[in-house]
Amino acid sequence: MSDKRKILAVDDEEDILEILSFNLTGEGYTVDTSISAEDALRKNLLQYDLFILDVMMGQISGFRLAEKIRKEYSLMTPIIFLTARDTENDRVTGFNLGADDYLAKPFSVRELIARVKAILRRSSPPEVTMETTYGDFVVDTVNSLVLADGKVIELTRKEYEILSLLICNAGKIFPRHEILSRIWGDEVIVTDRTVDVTVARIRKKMGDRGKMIKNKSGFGYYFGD
Amino acid sequence: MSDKRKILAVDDEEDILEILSFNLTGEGYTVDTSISAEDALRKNLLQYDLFILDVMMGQISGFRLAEKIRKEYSLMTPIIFLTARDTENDRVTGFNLGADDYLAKPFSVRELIARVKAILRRSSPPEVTMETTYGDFVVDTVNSLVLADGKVIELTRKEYEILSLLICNAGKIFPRHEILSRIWGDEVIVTDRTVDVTVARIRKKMGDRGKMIKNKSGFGYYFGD
DNA sequence: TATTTTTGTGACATTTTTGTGACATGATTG
DNA sequence: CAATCATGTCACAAAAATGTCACAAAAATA
Repeated sequence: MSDKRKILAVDDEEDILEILSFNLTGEGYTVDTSISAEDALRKNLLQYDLFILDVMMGQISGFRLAEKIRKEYSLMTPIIFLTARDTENDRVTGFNLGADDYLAKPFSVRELIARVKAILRRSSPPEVTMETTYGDFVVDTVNSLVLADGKVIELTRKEYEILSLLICNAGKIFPRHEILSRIWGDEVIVTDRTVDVTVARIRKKMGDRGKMIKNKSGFGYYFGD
Repeated sequence: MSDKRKILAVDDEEDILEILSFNLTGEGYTVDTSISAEDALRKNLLQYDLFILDVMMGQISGFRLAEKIRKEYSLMTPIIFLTARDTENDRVTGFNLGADDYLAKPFSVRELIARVKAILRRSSPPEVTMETTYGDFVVDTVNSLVLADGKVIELTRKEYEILSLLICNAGKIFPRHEILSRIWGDEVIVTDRTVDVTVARIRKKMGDRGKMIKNKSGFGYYFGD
C-alpha cells in the first residue's frame, strides 16, 4: 500500500470531476472518479482515504451512497458532500451520516483544497506500521487482532478498536470524549458510559492483564503497567 | 494553559444556555455563558475558541455583538448564530460578518454538537504537543501532566488545572476569583476558600517544592522561587 | 425470518475527588 | 500592639467518576 492518499470523487457532471481530479492530483493526491453512484459501487471502496460526493445525482443520491459506504465499508473514512442546495434539511442529513464536511457549489478550488487537506491531515496517516508491541502485547492492525503472550484475545469490533488505540498509544491518556470521537465518530450520540462498559468488557476478556487498562479519575483511560 | 476548547454561549433564554452548556460540557468543551450581549462584553473575549450567539436579544443583537467581536477581538474565531428567523436576509447578514454557521431554533442537540465539532476541528490544529517549562518543572498539556525533575506529580483534575495555570504563567499573580472563573467557570458557585484548600493539597503532593506556589496576601497565588 | 452476537442503557455499588465549616496561624493596618 | 482580615490546615460531608450487572436494542448471521 502506497502512502499516497487516495480520493474518490463522485459526481454526475464530467466538468466537476475534471476540476476535482486536476486540482487534487496537483496537490499530490491520487484521484479516482465516478460519474454515478452505481459506478462508484463497482469499485473497491476500501482503498480510499476520502470520498467527495455530489448530493444530487441520478439514481442514487450522494446521501444514499454515503449511507452505503458507512454501512458496508469503512466507518471512519471522511466524506465531503458537494451540494448546491443549502436547505436546513440537507445539512442535517449530511451530518447525521457522519459527513466530515460540506461544500456548496459553486465552490472555490482554494476552499476545496483547504478542506481536503484539513480532513486528510487529521484522519490517521496511512498504515505503515502493521504491528505495534507493548510488553508482551502485540497489536496486529492488518488482521485486527490483539495478542497477549502470543495468544489472541477474542474481541468484538469496538472492543478491538479501543484496546488497540490504548495499546498503540500506551501511556497516553484518552478522555472519554476523545475515545468516543475516535471510535464512534463525532456525530454518533452515545452515552459516555458506553465507553466504561466497553472497557469493562475488554478488561474481563483480558483476565489478569485487564489491570493494564488504567483509569485516571477525571482524565480518562490509558494503557500501561 | 489547557488545550481544552472554550466556548462562550450568549442567549437571553436561561433554558437555552443550560442546554448548550450541559451538552457541550459533556463533549469535553469548557463552556461559559452570558445572558446578554452586555454581559458577554464584560468577559475577556480573547480566551474563547468559538462563540454561539443568539440573534435576537435585548439591547444588542447577536449580529451587533458579532460585529464587535470581529472588530475588537479575534477576526478568525468562528461564530455560530442561533436564530428562530430563517429568512434569506438574515442568513446573508450573518455570513457577511464572517459567521461560520447558522443554527435555527429549535435545534437538535445532535446537530448542534456536530456543527460545533466540525467547526472547531477545522479551525485549529489538533494536538500540537505543548510543553511549558519552568525550572525543572514541565507542564505537558497533551497528557495533562506536571513533571518535577522528570517525575510525575500525581494530581487530580482540579489540582492539575490550577497548577498548570500557575506554572504556565509563572510570576503572574492570580486572585482567587480569577482562578475560580478560569477553572471552575463562571456559573459554578463554590466558596473562594475552595481554592485555598486545593492549593494546599497541591503543595502537599509537591512535597518540598510546594513552597514554590506562593501567596501574596490580599492578592492571590503565583508560582516562582 | 429466526437466532445469535454485539452494543447501549439504566440502576446501583464503590471509589475518588471536591467542597465546606471550624479553627489555627500569619499578615496587614491603623 | 491590638484588631482585623487573609491564609493554612484538618476532618468530614457531598458530589462526581468509575465499576459492575442485568437486560433491552440493534446488528450481524444463519
